[in-house]
Amino acid sequence: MPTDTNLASSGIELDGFILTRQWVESASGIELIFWLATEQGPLRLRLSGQEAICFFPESQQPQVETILAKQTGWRIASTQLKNFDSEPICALYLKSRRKLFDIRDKLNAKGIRVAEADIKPTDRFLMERFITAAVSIAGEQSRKSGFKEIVASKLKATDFRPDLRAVSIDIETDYQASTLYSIAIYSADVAVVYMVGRAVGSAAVVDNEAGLELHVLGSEREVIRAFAEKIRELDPDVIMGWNIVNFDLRCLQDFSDRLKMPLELGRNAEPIAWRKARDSNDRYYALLPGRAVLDGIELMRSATYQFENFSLEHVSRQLLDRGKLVEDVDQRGAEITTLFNTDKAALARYNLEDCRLVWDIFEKEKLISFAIERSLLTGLELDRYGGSVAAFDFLYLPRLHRKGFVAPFVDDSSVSNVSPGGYVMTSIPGIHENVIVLDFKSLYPSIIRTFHVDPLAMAVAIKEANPIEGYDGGKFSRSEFILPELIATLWAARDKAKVSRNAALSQAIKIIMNSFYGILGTVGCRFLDSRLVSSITKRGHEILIQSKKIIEDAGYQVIYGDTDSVFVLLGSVPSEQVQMIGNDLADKLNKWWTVKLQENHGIESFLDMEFETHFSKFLMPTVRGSDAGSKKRYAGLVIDNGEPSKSRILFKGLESVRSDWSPLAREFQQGLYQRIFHDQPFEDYIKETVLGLSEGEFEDKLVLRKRLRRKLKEYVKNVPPHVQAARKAEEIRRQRNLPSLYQSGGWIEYIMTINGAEPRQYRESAIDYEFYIERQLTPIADAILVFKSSSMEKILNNQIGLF
DNA sequence: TAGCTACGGCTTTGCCG
DNA sequence: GGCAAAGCCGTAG
Repeated sequence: MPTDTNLASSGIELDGFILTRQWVESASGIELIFWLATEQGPLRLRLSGQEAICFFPESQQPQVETILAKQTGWRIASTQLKNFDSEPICALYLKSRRKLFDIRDKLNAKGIRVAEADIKPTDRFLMERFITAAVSIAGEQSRKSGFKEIVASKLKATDFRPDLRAVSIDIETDYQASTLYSIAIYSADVAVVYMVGRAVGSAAVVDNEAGLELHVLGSEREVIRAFAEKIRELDPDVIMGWNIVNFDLRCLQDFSDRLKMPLELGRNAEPIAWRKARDSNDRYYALLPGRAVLDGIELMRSATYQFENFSLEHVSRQLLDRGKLVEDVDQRGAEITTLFNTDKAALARYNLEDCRLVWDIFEKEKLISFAIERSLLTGLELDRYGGSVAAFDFLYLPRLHRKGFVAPFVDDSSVSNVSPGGYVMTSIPGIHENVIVLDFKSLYPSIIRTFHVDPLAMAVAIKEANPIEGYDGGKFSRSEFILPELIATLWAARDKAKVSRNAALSQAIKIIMNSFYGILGTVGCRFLDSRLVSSITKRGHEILIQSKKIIEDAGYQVIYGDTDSVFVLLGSVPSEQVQMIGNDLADKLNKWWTVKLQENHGIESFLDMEFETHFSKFLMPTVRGSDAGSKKRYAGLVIDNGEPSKSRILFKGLESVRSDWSPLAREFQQGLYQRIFHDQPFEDYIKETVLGLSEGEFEDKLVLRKRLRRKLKEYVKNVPPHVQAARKAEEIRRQRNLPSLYQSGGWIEYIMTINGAEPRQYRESAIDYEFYIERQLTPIADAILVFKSSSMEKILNNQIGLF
């Protein structure tokens, strides 16, 4: 049984792995409760009497003492550290984390230059400090847990990976979520469904075919109790689901509250701690002490998966090639109610299958491994999806401290000069033959590494004679830096992960490396400085523009480029030569930069250009209604490994890849490009599509889908079509006494009718075919037909002539 | 429970006595 | 009715 652990005797080190973390503040100080997964099993650490911390210049100690005299519960210790101006620094300890911010502001207002005051210690970083401190407290029975432990301790690299026990859960409710039907639990060796119904005693019905155990119990209360008992029995480290926090767990909490019964799903039978999301009134975070709650949607989003939508039906179709066990996914609310009333066994199978889909998605994509690797890299909890800034602090601050410095505090009042983003070239429109794409691999991380773009390097460079020049006045030390080293380490680790086929680790590293640039440009980051950001992005501009020039000097035309890529037009060369030319160009550029950076800056180049893609045919459209080439929109026929038979068309930015265009328009674009790229006739295809459309052949392909990014009532300045449709839908639902669906964001599906946009489910008017021809098909056709000396108008006029 | 900017396209809205 | 600006969304990188 897991129990509170006496740190001094446990000998625990950081091989523990954070599952959950809780802050509790009391008069005696801050209490931190960690649940760890360790080699010995789950472990609860209760660290009491902890202190919050901030720093100020040693020279101002008397003033600080005067200012704080009326406060209680503070203490000052000397440190070996200095701030970025190289002043010696004192540490100020406080018993309240909340008060920390008040005191910071107070000191700041009196001209005390506070540093790192708003430290939001990231968890592993914090654990490292507090565990060390707590051990020493326990050992010495003293409060002298000063700052030196941080300096003395080390970040431990660890190979320990906990073998986490996971279950997948899912609930079924009636349409308005006011009655519970059933709860399913699934894992490698468990498949149980608890369902409300006329009790058939305590015995389970075993459905061998579906491989599940169904318990029909007399009331919601009994179902919830049985479920909670099962969770305690299985004692999982991870509970996974699909929108599990804001649907399943919240429903269960609501049901339990209404039934006036506890919902104790945490370890040690602890209840769920709920916290409101900052940005929205009806989104919550759930903390189950001792168990990580992993939501498949959030986890996949954070791992940069992209789907048109994140419904379980859609994602499982994409990844597993199977979907939910109901006939019509759109009408599943009604169908589930029918099943509940007439066929409990079928509902149980459906309920369990949802769990199984989630489980299988996690398995196939190795999502738990990803979460573990990310958590070890970022120091954040397993079920924390964002938190890039916190992750950056975790990686950066201990290294900074070890070099003898403390960081500034987050100062969002200072307005930073804006820095530009990536450089996007003007393009040369047309249908081109043999275009190759050369890409700088991880351009921004490689710039940081090459040019020492780093807060510390910038701070110490001021006193150096020959720093590396950046942009907007940024100069960087050649000898003292953190971020470039960190990237080198991560880069090597990623290469190793790739070799050992650890995709989860490789992906986690890639995400964190790529986040560094963005973090340095946000007010939430204590190191925000336009000199840092500009030294990355403006260097990127220089590199891209210069690379274009080199390629042109080698006799090739560059027709486009975006941030880290150049598109080179080869024209009619024999296809067997393309590979060679591409590799040679990439090689040439890498060598050029190696020499140039050594000459101009005396630095080693870590830029790495790669020949990535060969398009045998390539379309660069014009901006609509203009002759200028477009940006961020193109399509090309990809040649995989010099093998044209496996060709496929890649669309970027065009209507085909935009979820807010009708399926008809998107398929039409693909069909048309396919024909044109393969030099096949296309006029009949266009005519047939238009004809079929006006004859009502494609009714199911005319749905437009768009997100309501704000609350419905917040659309004041403008009422675009999708909002009109949503308002109509709400009105109809209100009349029919149905709960509202679109008040606080979400997706709306609508169809353009002769009376404007109408919601798909409640369409009353006739479809406006003219809209679909003129606003959906025509723009798509004309964008490519212009290069074939044709147009939609010409083709359709011919058709009219034919009739 | 704080990563970034650049860009295109469609629609509505405001202005024009 | 015609035009330009602003609002909004989704996307590339």
